[in-house]
Amino acid sequence: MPRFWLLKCEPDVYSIRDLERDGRTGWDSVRNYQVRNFMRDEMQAGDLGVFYHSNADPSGAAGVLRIVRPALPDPTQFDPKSEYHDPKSTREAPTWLMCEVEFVERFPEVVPLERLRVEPALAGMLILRKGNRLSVTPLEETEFEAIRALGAGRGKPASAKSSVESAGKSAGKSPVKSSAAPVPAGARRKSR
DNA sequence: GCCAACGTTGGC
DNA sequence: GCCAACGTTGGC
Repeated sequence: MPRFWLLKCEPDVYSIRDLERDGRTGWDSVRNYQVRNFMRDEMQAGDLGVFYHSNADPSGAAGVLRIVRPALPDPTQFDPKSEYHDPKSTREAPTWLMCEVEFVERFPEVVPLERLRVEPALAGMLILRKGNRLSVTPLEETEFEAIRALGAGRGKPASAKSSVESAGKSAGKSPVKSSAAPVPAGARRKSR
C-alpha cells in the first residue's frame, strides 16, 4: 500500500513544469529533521505525492509525483560551494537525506490554497494548519484523492457535503513520462 | 513588505 | 535542560 505525501517547493526555484520536463529529479536541500525522518522512516518507493507550489501566485496544488527512491544521501551537504553545505556531515553517516521523485501528472490549473481550505475532505490536512512550515507532510489517502480530483476538475463545489466518496481509485494509469534522466546534480532549493 | 508561527542556537 | 534571541517560512 502506497503512502501519500505533500511536497512543497517554490515554483520560482523548481516547479511542476520543471519536473514534467525533467521526468525525474532529486528532491534535495531539505534541512529539517522532521522531514528527514519522514524520508528515512516512512517514505517508500511507489508512494504518491502532491506537488505543492508555495510562495506563488497562486500558491496551491500543482500536480502529482511519485517517490522513486525515498532516502538517499543529499549531495548538497558535501558540496562546499553549496548554500546547503554541512561541514559536520560525513559520507559515512550523512546528516541529510533526499528522495528521488518522478513526474506523474500536472493539473491543468493549480488548485489554489483558497480552494483547498474550503474543501471538507481536507479539513484536517496538515499543510492547512496555521504555522505549519514542514516542506514534506503525510497525507491521508482520502486527502490525496480529494486533491487529485480537484486538480482534474472533478471536485464537487465547495458547498457540497461529503466530497470523499466520489474520489475513487485512479492510481495506476498515470501518464508517466518514463524519462531515464539522472538526478540533476545542481543544488536546488527544495525548501527546508 | 509585514508579521505570526515555528525551528534552531547558544548562554547559563 | 531551560528559554530568550534569532532566523526562516510563507500567506497575505
